[in-house]
Amino acid sequence: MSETWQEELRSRGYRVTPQRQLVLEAVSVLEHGTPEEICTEVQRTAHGVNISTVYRTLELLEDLGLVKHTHLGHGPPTYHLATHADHVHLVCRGCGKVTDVSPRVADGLITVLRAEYGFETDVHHLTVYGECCENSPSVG
Amino acid sequence: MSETWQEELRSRGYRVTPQRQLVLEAVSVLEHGTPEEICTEVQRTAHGVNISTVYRTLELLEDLGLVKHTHLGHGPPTYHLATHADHVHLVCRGCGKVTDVSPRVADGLITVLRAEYGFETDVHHLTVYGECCENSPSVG
DNA sequence: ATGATTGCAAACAATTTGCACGGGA
DNA sequence: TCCCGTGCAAATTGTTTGCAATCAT
Repeated sequence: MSETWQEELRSRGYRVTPQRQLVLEAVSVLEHGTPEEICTEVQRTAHGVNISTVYRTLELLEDLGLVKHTHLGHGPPTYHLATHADHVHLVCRGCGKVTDVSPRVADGLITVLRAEYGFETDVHHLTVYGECCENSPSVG
Repeated sequence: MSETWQEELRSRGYRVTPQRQLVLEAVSVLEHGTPEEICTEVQRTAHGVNISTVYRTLELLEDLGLVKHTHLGHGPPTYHLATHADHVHLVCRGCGKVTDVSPRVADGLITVLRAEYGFETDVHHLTVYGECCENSPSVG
Protein backbone atom coordinates (compact mmCIF):
# COMPACT_ATOMS: atom_id res chain seq x y z
CA MET A 1 0.00 0.00 0.00
CA SER A 2 2.90 2.34 -0.82
CA GLU A 3 1.06 3.94 -3.72
CA THR A 4 -1.96 6.17 -3.78
CA TRP A 5 -4.64 5.14 -6.22
CA GLN A 6 -3.85 8.23 -8.25
CA GLU A 7 -0.29 7.03 -8.75
CA GLU A 8 -1.59 3.57 -9.50
CA LEU A 9 -3.79 5.06 -12.22
CA ARG A 10 -0.97 7.03 -13.81
CA SER A 11 1.47 4.15 -13.69
CA ARG A 12 -1.02 2.12 -15.68
CA GLY A 13 -1.34 4.82 -18.29
CA TYR A 14 -4.73 6.02 -17.08
CA ARG A 15 -5.44 9.58 -16.11
CA VAL A 16 -6.61 11.11 -12.89
CA THR A 17 -9.74 13.07 -13.64
CA PRO A 18 -12.19 14.93 -11.42
CA GLN A 19 -14.94 12.54 -12.52
CA ARG A 20 -12.99 9.55 -11.28
CA GLN A 21 -12.29 11.20 -7.99
CA LEU A 22 -15.93 12.17 -7.59
CA VAL A 23 -17.23 8.72 -8.38
CA LEU A 24 -14.82 7.08 -5.96
CA GLU A 25 -15.83 9.59 -3.31
CA ALA A 26 -19.52 8.92 -3.91
CA VAL A 27 -18.99 5.18 -3.59
CA SER A 28 -17.26 5.86 -0.30
CA VAL A 29 -20.04 8.08 1.02
CA LEU A 30 -22.91 5.85 -0.05
CA GLU A 31 -21.29 2.63 1.17
CA HIS A 32 -23.79 0.73 -0.96
CA GLY A 33 -24.74 2.45 -4.18
CA THR A 34 -26.11 1.56 -7.58
CA PRO A 35 -24.65 3.36 -10.61
CA GLU A 36 -27.79 5.51 -10.68
CA GLU A 37 -27.45 6.45 -6.99
CA ILE A 38 -23.76 7.16 -7.39
CA CYS A 39 -24.53 9.46 -10.30
CA THR A 40 -27.09 11.33 -8.21
CA GLU A 41 -24.74 11.60 -5.26
CA VAL A 42 -22.06 13.13 -7.46
CA GLN A 43 -24.54 15.67 -8.73
CA ARG A 44 -25.22 16.83 -5.17
CA THR A 45 -21.57 17.76 -4.80
CA ALA A 46 -20.38 18.89 -8.17
CA HIS A 47 -21.76 19.98 -11.49
CA GLY A 48 -22.52 16.39 -12.38
CA VAL A 49 -21.07 13.37 -14.09
CA ASN A 50 -22.77 11.64 -16.96
CA ILE A 51 -24.26 8.24 -16.20
CA SER A 52 -22.22 6.55 -18.91
CA THR A 53 -19.07 7.96 -17.36
CA VAL A 54 -20.19 6.50 -14.04
CA TYR A 55 -20.48 3.07 -15.63
CA ARG A 56 -17.12 3.36 -17.34
CA THR A 57 -15.47 4.65 -14.19
CA LEU A 58 -16.92 1.93 -11.97
CA GLU A 59 -15.65 -0.70 -14.38
CA LEU A 60 -12.19 0.87 -14.28
CA LEU A 61 -12.14 1.25 -10.51
CA GLU A 62 -13.23 -2.34 -10.10
CA ASP A 63 -10.53 -3.44 -12.50
CA LEU A 64 -8.00 -1.56 -10.37
CA GLY A 65 -9.35 -3.31 -7.30
CA LEU A 66 -10.54 -0.11 -5.66
CA VAL A 67 -14.24 -0.97 -5.63
CA LYS A 68 -16.30 -4.14 -5.71
CA HIS A 69 -19.88 -4.91 -6.57
CA THR A 70 -22.55 -7.31 -5.42
CA HIS A 71 -26.04 -8.18 -6.54
CA LEU A 72 -28.41 -7.39 -3.73
CA GLY A 73 -31.59 -8.37 -5.52
CA HIS A 74 -33.52 -7.92 -8.73
CA GLY A 75 -32.24 -4.50 -9.61
CA PRO A 76 -28.92 -3.02 -10.58
CA PRO A 77 -25.70 -4.02 -8.81
CA THR A 78 -24.43 -2.09 -5.81
CA TYR A 79 -20.87 -0.88 -5.49
CA HIS A 80 -18.75 -0.36 -2.42
CA LEU A 81 -15.13 0.38 -1.61
CA ALA A 82 -12.86 -2.64 -1.69
CA THR A 83 -11.46 -1.51 1.66
CA HIS A 84 -14.99 -1.57 3.01
CA ALA A 85 -15.71 -4.92 1.44
CA ASP A 86 -14.83 -7.09 4.37
CA HIS A 87 -18.37 -8.07 5.22
CA VAL A 88 -21.27 -10.25 4.21
CA HIS A 89 -24.59 -8.76 3.13
CA LEU A 90 -27.86 -9.80 4.68
CA VAL A 91 -30.83 -8.75 2.56
CA CYS A 92 -34.29 -8.81 4.12
CA ARG A 93 -36.96 -9.98 1.75
CA GLY A 94 -39.57 -8.23 3.90
CA CYS A 95 -38.28 -4.71 4.39
CA GLY A 96 -35.46 -4.71 1.85
CA LYS A 97 -32.94 -3.61 4.44
CA VAL A 98 -29.30 -4.50 3.83
CA THR A 99 -27.19 -5.34 6.86
CA ASP A 100 -23.44 -5.77 6.87
CA VAL A 101 -22.13 -8.49 9.13
CA SER A 102 -18.73 -9.92 9.83
CA PRO A 103 -17.44 -12.41 7.26
CA ARG A 104 -16.73 -14.71 10.19
CA VAL A 105 -20.36 -15.85 10.04
CA ALA A 106 -19.34 -17.70 6.90
CA ASP A 107 -16.27 -19.38 8.36
CA GLY A 108 -18.05 -22.71 8.64
CA LEU A 109 -19.45 -22.50 5.14
CA ILE A 110 -16.04 -21.66 3.70
CA THR A 111 -14.41 -24.57 5.49
CA VAL A 112 -17.01 -27.09 4.36
CA LEU A 113 -16.98 -25.95 0.75
CA ARG A 114 -13.21 -26.09 0.62
CA ALA A 115 -13.00 -29.51 2.25
CA GLU A 116 -15.87 -31.18 0.42
CA TYR A 117 -15.80 -29.50 -2.97
CA GLY A 118 -12.41 -27.81 -3.26
CA PHE A 119 -14.37 -24.61 -3.72
CA GLU A 120 -12.73 -21.33 -2.70
CA THR A 121 -15.48 -18.99 -1.54
CA ASP A 122 -15.34 -15.31 -2.41
CA VAL A 123 -16.80 -14.14 0.87
CA HIS A 124 -16.74 -10.49 -0.19
CA HIS A 125 -19.34 -11.24 -2.80
CA LEU A 126 -21.59 -13.23 -0.51
CA THR A 127 -25.17 -12.11 -0.12
CA VAL A 128 -27.67 -13.92 2.06
CA TYR A 129 -31.41 -13.52 1.52
CA GLY A 130 -33.97 -14.05 4.22
CA GLU A 131 -35.99 -12.16 6.78
CA CYS A 132 -34.60 -9.91 9.46
CA CYS A 133 -36.07 -9.75 12.94
CA GLU A 134 -37.06 -6.10 12.59
CA ASN A 135 -39.49 -7.20 10.00
CA SER A 136 -41.79 -8.34 12.80
CA PRO A 137 -44.16 -5.78 14.38
CA SER A 138 -42.66 -6.36 17.82
CA VAL A 139 -39.77 -4.10 16.99
CA GLY A 140 -40.21 -0.42 16.20
CA MET B 1 -49.34 -32.55 -1.13
CA SER B 2 -52.93 -33.78 -1.61
CA GLU B 3 -53.56 -31.31 -4.41
CA THR B 4 -52.15 -31.14 -7.87
CA TRP B 5 -50.91 -27.73 -8.90
CA GLN B 6 -53.73 -27.54 -11.38
CA GLU B 7 -56.26 -27.86 -8.58
CA GLU B 8 -54.27 -25.36 -6.59
CA LEU B 9 -54.54 -22.92 -9.48
CA ARG B 10 -58.26 -23.38 -9.88
CA SER B 11 -58.96 -23.15 -6.19
CA ARG B 12 -57.28 -19.77 -6.20
CA GLY B 13 -59.40 -18.58 -9.09
CA TYR B 14 -56.67 -18.92 -11.69
CA ARG B 15 -57.01 -20.95 -14.83
CA VAL B 16 -55.06 -23.90 -16.10
CA THR B 17 -53.77 -23.01 -19.55
CA PRO B 18 -51.47 -24.77 -21.97
CA GLN B 19 -48.97 -21.92 -21.66
CA ARG B 20 -48.71 -22.38 -17.91
CA GLN B 21 -48.20 -26.10 -18.27
CA LEU B 22 -45.56 -25.57 -20.94
CA VAL B 23 -43.62 -23.01 -18.92
CA LEU B 24 -43.64 -25.21 -15.85
CA GLU B 25 -42.48 -28.15 -17.93
CA ALA B 26 -39.68 -26.09 -19.46
CA VAL B 27 -38.50 -24.99 -16.02
CA SER B 28 -38.46 -28.65 -15.03
CA VAL B 29 -36.48 -29.73 -18.08
CA LEU B 30 -33.94 -26.92 -17.96
CA GLU B 31 -33.36 -27.17 -14.21
CA HIS B 32 -31.79 -23.72 -14.34
CA GLY B 33 -33.29 -21.39 -16.91
CA THR B 34 -33.59 -17.69 -17.58
CA PRO B 35 -36.92 -16.36 -18.87
CA GLU B 36 -35.37 -16.16 -22.33
CA GLU B 37 -34.15 -19.76 -22.21
CA ILE B 38 -37.48 -20.96 -20.92
CA CYS B 39 -39.21 -19.19 -23.77
CA THR B 40 -36.90 -20.85 -26.28
CA GLU B 41 -37.34 -24.27 -24.69
CA VAL B 42 -41.12 -23.95 -24.94
CA GLN B 43 -40.81 -23.09 -28.61
CA ARG B 44 -38.96 -26.34 -29.25
CA THR B 45 -41.96 -28.27 -28.02
CA ALA B 46 -45.00 -26.32 -28.96
CA HIS B 47 -46.04 -23.48 -31.20
CA GLY B 48 -44.52 -20.97 -28.82
CA VAL B 49 -45.34 -18.78 -25.88
CA ASN B 50 -44.82 -15.05 -25.88
CA ILE B 51 -41.94 -13.80 -23.75
CA SER B 52 -44.23 -11.51 -21.76
CA THR B 53 -46.43 -14.48 -20.97
CA VAL B 54 -43.34 -16.30 -19.74
CA TYR B 55 -42.58 -13.44 -17.36
CA ARG B 56 -46.17 -13.27 -16.12
CA THR B 57 -46.35 -17.03 -15.74
CA LEU B 58 -43.07 -17.29 -13.84
CA GLU B 59 -44.28 -14.62 -11.46
CA LEU B 60 -47.49 -16.53 -10.90
CA LEU B 61 -45.77 -19.88 -10.48
CA GLU B 62 -43.35 -18.36 -8.02
CA ASP B 63 -46.23 -16.82 -6.13
CA LEU B 64 -47.84 -20.26 -5.93
CA GLY B 65 -44.58 -21.66 -4.64
CA LEU B 66 -44.07 -23.96 -7.60
CA VAL B 67 -40.88 -22.36 -8.84
CA LYS B 68 -38.11 -20.26 -7.32
CA HIS B 69 -35.46 -18.00 -8.74
CA THR B 70 -31.90 -17.08 -7.93
CA HIS B 71 -29.40 -14.59 -9.26
CA LEU B 72 -26.44 -16.50 -10.61
CA GLY B 73 -24.52 -13.49 -11.87
CA HIS B 74 -24.82 -10.30 -13.85
CA GLY B 75 -27.51 -11.43 -16.19
CA PRO B 76 -31.16 -12.32 -15.86
CA PRO B 77 -32.39 -14.50 -12.97
CA THR B 78 -32.60 -18.27 -13.32
CA TYR B 79 -35.67 -20.23 -12.37
CA HIS B 80 -35.99 -23.77 -11.10
CA LEU B 81 -38.67 -26.01 -9.65
CA ALA B 82 -39.35 -25.48 -5.98
CA THR B 83 -39.19 -29.24 -5.53
CA HIS B 84 -35.73 -29.10 -7.03
CA ALA B 85 -34.79 -26.10 -4.93
CA ASP B 86 -33.31 -27.92 -2.00
CA HIS B 87 -29.74 -27.00 -2.76
CA VAL B 88 -27.23 -24.18 -2.64
CA HIS B 89 -25.63 -22.83 -5.81
CA LEU B 90 -21.88 -22.57 -6.17
CA VAL B 91 -20.92 -20.30 -9.05
CA CYS B 92 -17.35 -20.42 -10.32
CA ARG B 93 -15.98 -17.06 -11.30
CA GLY B 94 -13.39 -18.75 -13.47
CA CYS B 95 -15.33 -21.17 -15.63
CA GLY B 96 -18.86 -19.98 -14.90
CA LYS B 97 -19.97 -23.45 -13.89
CA VAL B 98 -22.91 -23.75 -11.51
CA THR B 99 -22.82 -26.59 -9.01
CA ASP B 100 -25.68 -27.65 -6.79
CA VAL B 101 -24.69 -28.74 -3.31
CA SER B 102 -26.58 -29.82 -0.23
CA PRO B 103 -28.09 -26.99 1.83
CA ARG B 104 -26.44 -28.59 4.83
CA VAL B 105 -23.23 -26.77 3.94
CA ALA B 106 -25.01 -23.66 5.20
CA ASP B 107 -26.19 -25.13 8.48
CA GLY B 108 -23.54 -23.27 10.45
CA LEU B 109 -24.23 -20.00 8.69
CA ILE B 110 -27.96 -20.32 9.33
CA THR B 111 -27.42 -21.03 13.01
CA VAL B 112 -25.05 -18.10 13.51
CA LEU B 113 -27.25 -15.61 11.67
CA ARG B 114 -30.31 -16.69 13.62
CA ALA B 115 -28.54 -16.56 16.96
CA GLU B 116 -26.60 -13.34 16.49
CA TYR B 117 -28.89 -11.31 14.25
CA GLY B 118 -32.31 -12.95 14.46
CA PHE B 119 -32.03 -13.36 10.71
CA GLU B 120 -33.90 -16.24 9.07
CA THR B 121 -31.89 -17.35 6.06
CA ASP B 122 -33.63 -18.36 2.87
CA VAL B 123 -31.21 -21.12 2.01
CA HIS B 124 -32.96 -21.91 -1.26
CA HIS B 125 -31.95 -18.53 -2.56
CA LEU B 126 -28.34 -18.81 -1.49
CA THR B 127 -25.66 -18.46 -4.11
CA VAL B 128 -21.97 -18.62 -3.30
CA TYR B 129 -19.38 -17.13 -5.65
CA GLY B 130 -15.81 -18.27 -5.79
CA GLU B 131 -13.55 -20.59 -7.70
CA CYS B 132 -14.09 -24.28 -8.19
CA CYS B 133 -11.21 -26.76 -8.14
CA GLU B 134 -11.79 -27.79 -11.75
CA ASN B 135 -10.71 -24.34 -12.67
CA SER B 136 -7.16 -25.44 -12.03
CA PRO B 137 -5.26 -27.25 -14.83
CA SER B 138 -4.63 -30.28 -12.62
CA VAL B 139 -8.14 -31.50 -13.24
CA GLY B 140 -9.42 -32.39 -16.71
C1' DA C 1 0.93 18.46 -28.61
C1' DT C 2 -1.15 13.99 -28.03
C1' DG C 3 -4.38 10.85 -27.11
C1' DA C 4 -7.14 9.28 -23.10
C1' DT C 5 -11.63 10.73 -21.26
C1' DT C 6 -16.01 12.84 -21.30
C1' DG C 7 -20.82 14.12 -22.63
C1' DC C 8 -24.42 13.30 -25.52
C1' DA C 9 -27.47 10.67 -28.14
C1' DA C 10 -28.55 6.58 -30.12
C1' DA C 11 -28.35 1.55 -29.81
C1' DC C 12 -29.23 -2.50 -26.92
C1' DA C 13 -31.03 -5.64 -23.61
C1' DA C 14 -34.24 -7.05 -20.07
C1' DT C 15 -38.66 -6.45 -18.28
C1' DT C 16 -43.31 -4.40 -17.80
C1' DT C 17 -47.71 -2.63 -19.30
C1' DG C 18 -52.14 -1.46 -22.09
C1' DC C 19 -55.48 -3.29 -24.73
C1' DA C 20 -58.44 -6.04 -27.82
C1' DC C 21 -59.22 -10.79 -28.95
C1' DG C 22 -59.73 -15.74 -27.67
C1' DG C 23 -60.39 -19.57 -24.79
C1' DG C 24 -61.18 -21.96 -20.00
C1' DA C 25 -64.66 -22.65 -16.43
C1' DT D 1 -71.65 -16.41 -21.11
C1' DC D 2 -68.16 -14.25 -18.37
C1' DC D 3 -63.87 -12.48 -17.71
C1' DC D 4 -59.15 -14.34 -17.08
C1' DG D 5 -55.11 -14.95 -19.86
C1' DT D 6 -52.64 -14.24 -24.10
C1' DG D 7 -50.23 -11.99 -27.92
C1' DC D 8 -48.57 -7.96 -29.70
C1' DA D 9 -46.57 -3.58 -29.60
C1' DA D 10 -45.17 0.23 -27.13
C1' DA D 11 -43.21 2.01 -22.87
C1' DT D 12 -39.67 1.53 -19.11
C1' DT D 13 -35.44 0.66 -17.06
C1' DG D 14 -30.59 -0.54 -17.00
C1' DT D 15 -26.36 -0.56 -19.67
C1' DT D 16 -23.26 -0.01 -23.69
C1' DT D 17 -21.31 2.25 -27.69
C1' DG D 18 -19.84 5.79 -31.45
C1' DC D 19 -18.08 10.08 -32.03
C1' DA D 20 -16.51 14.90 -31.66
C1' DA D 21 -14.87 18.10 -28.26
C1' DT D 22 -12.04 18.55 -24.13
C1' DC D 23 -8.56 18.12 -20.81
C1' DA D 24 -4.67 15.60 -18.21
C1' DT D 25 0.03 14.79 -18.92
